[in-house]
Amino acid sequence: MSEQSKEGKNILTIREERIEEIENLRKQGIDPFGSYFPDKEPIMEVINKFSRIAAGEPTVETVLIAGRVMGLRKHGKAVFADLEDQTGKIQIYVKSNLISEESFEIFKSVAVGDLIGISGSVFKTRTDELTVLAGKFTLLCKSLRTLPEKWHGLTDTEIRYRKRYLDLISNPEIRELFIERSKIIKYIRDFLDNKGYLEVETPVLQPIPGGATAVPFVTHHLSLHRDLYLKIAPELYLKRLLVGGLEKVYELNRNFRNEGISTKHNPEFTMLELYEAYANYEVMMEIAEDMISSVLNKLKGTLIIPYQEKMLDFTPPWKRLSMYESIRALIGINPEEIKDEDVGNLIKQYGLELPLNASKGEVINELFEEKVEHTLIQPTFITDYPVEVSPLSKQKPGCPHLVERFELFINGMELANAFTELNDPVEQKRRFLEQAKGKGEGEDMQNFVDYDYVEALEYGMPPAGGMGIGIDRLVMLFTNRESIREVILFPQLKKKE
RNA sequence: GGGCCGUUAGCUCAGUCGGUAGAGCACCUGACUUUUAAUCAGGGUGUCACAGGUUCGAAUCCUGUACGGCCCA
Repeated sequence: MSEQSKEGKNILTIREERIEEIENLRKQGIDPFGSYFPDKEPIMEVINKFSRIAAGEPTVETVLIAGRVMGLRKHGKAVFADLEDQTGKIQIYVKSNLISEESFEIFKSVAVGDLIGISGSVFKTRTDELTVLAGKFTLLCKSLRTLPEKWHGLTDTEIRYRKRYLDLISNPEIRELFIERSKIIKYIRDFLDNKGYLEVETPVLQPIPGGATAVPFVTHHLSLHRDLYLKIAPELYLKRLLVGGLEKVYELNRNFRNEGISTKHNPEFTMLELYEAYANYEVMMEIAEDMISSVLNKLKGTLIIPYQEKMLDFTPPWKRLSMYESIRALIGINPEEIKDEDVGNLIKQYGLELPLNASKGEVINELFEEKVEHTLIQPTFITDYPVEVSPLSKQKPGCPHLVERFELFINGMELANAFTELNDPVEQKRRFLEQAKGKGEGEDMQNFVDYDYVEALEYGMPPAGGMGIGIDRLVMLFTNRESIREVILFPQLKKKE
């Protein structure tokens, strides 16, 4: 084969060469793909245990480690390699006179990317690097493909997302990021569990997609002969549980919205929703502040973190501002003074994307979203929303056009949405019908009115506070990432080819 | 949906004026028993994203498409 190579003919690709090599190993009775390899120690533990040994003589004690070969430095009858597992990386040293000759011959075929197991003693090299001196090695998996380059790593964003496993192998900080994501979710669960909340699961397949204004994914159930919709929000089911007497519930799960994809939107995203009977939106504000700051503190040991060019300060209490105040302060318009006949002019003047017959509340909300939202960098609660844009919230006593609701904004991005839950079934039904009418599509939207939910309310739902928090966005903030795709292991991408 | 930018070897990237494709890493062969981006000698493995067009000749110029990135809606 080498003869042919020299002539530049029948040259094998790396992959073909490796397949041949694997066959050769099999012929020698060696399993190139290993098997059960119990009792391995995490490399980080080995490092911690032996980091202080003196240079020179190897330890009497031996260690057993396994992982992926990330570097190879061959020196004839000896080989240095870097072995990496999930916890860390350590150098190994294989000397031909310390293992059997045939074993060393096999080791010489090990390539970067292969998975191997090593047992041996530990020593420090001349340059003071902690090294495992191989006494025995086991082939656990031959790799057919070459890993991304060791120095520059993998930087092509598209390949990073499509082949996340390569991203995880070659970019340690990405591995760390997803470990942090997992911790964030765990800490949130711990927080709520400690407060006596019950974690529950509600249907992903729903006959009526409710609890949010969003386009649902449609799917079809064959034996039920009907279309079903993927959950856009768990809200209406969780509140049925309040009716049922479960007083503190939460769901931490995936929602699906059939809308545009952007750096802040993935079609499936992770959302926390929690509900507490006999509470209200002010209680939810306390929980948001307490939960988010304590999770951050547990994760990073600080409440002030860098985000892009800025510093974000999560030290409670966070700023609280009513929506009206924020508009007054930033645009100089007093929302109290807007009259119904001003609506058309405001829409034109500010170029709002609303029909000219929009309601006053919708205009105020749109003004806020267009002009104020992006200026809210430090954690800020915006309170008291117009009732027209809040179909599931309870009105403020004495202010029927406003509801007891807040949204939390950080870095100009909506992070949480919470309100005192509307538990008046008659008013709830009226708002559903109002909303269905507003959508214009008439019939279709009528079918999305959840009468079953209204019926549940008719049995009596305790007054309650409820809140939703976008987990992906929280992870973006905590891990200093600008795109939601960076914090989702397998983000949605278009089909290639 | 619109605008701009990108797509060349497994990875990271060069590629001049349009003249027929290159480097480093990886990989293969050989040397080498404390190296660490090991070193030394030799070897280039490619549908230049895809499809058309212009041209004697296209990675390069033009048009369209796909995918990705950024910005806007």
